[in-house]
Amino acid sequence: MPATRTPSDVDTRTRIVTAAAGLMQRGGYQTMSLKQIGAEASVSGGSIYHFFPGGKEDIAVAAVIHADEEFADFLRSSLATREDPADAVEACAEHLARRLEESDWVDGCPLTATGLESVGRSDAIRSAVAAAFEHWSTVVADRLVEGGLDRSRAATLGTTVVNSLEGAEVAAQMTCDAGPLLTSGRHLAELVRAVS
Amino acid sequence: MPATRTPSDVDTRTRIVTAAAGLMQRGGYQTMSLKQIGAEASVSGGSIYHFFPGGKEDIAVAAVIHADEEFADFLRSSLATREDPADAVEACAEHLARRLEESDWVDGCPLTATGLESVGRSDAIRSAVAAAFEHWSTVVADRLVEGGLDRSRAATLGTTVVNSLEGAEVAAQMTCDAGPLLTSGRHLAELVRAVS
DNA sequence: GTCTATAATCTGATAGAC
DNA sequence: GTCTATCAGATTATAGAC
Repeated sequence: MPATRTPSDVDTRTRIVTAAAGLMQRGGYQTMSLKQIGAEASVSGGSIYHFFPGGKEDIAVAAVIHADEEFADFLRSSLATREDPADAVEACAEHLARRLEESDWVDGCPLTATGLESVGRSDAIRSAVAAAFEHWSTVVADRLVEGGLDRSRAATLGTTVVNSLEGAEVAAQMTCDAGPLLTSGRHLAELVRAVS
Repeated sequence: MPATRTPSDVDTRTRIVTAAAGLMQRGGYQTMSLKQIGAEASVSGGSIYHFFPGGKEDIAVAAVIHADEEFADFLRSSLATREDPADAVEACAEHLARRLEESDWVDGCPLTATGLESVGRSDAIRSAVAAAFEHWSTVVADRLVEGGLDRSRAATLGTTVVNSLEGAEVAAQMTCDAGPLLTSGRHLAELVRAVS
């Protein structure tokens, strides 16, 4: 996703949400300012409050929901590139690594920083992030069941796959190196292949 | 680690650093203000700049280095509670889960949020966080070698263990549930037990 | 719906007395 | 070394014209 502004032919509310999601991806909630959102969405300051009377927190919740659905789509399509479920998980890690490197290591998970910043400050944001993580876990779990795995094994593996890729992506961003993600992908594939 | 202020019988610089590390743990870099640091460390505003002429960024780098060493100690002692390397990794996840729950899900990794916020903004902070992650990975890898694993296998497993626990801890904080950490611990133990 | 103007507050940082 | 006082700028949010 290049750093272009949101096109102006989509409705104002959507432009605000996508701009906020992008800014949260590059630095989290506190780093993002309403001024920046207005600039990237081509919406002047006060207008933002017409769509989001709850202010910045409201925008963040909407942006989290937006990012949730967007990444779920990415997950589904990425997991569909290979037939074998273990290969699919490994391919997913590779796609994540490629996407991250192409953005110069800045476009990681749009939710991690925001979620951590919201702990003890905004239950609305925190629980929206929690819902997204759980959603992604079920997307992976469903794909594993489809690939022949036992449902309960698939459920726990789903959360581990999502959380491990999450952590590995952070490490990749810190070191500007795809290594952690690729290594994680291989290890997760190992786990999916294991019988128990 | 309870939310008490730093005792005043340690030197001023150390009080500033530990206060900053604690604040970064609960909300990251941008959420932390110099005013808060001064209050928690019982140091009035201007004095902070006597020890950290580089300002907030300088303090953050020192706090990252402090948290690096502190968590490395935790890792070493936690990994020493079991003889079998796989059991040691699983115990480590359990200790992490207990510590997190005891803090009401707020005292997670002191570096994740700060690291993500620093991407594209402060190379000094970002590379300090990267060094900490790599340090922790070698601590785990050394313990795995000590437990009989092949050195190259131990090296890659070390990064996966650290990054997976990292991601699982974030998920645990979001859901206020130890589940993700415990599940991750079991899966990582499985990986350590696997031959290849 | 969208805009400009502005209020009220907080921010990081500096200067200078002691 | 530590303090108080203060600067200049940014922040979220609101009011009201169009």
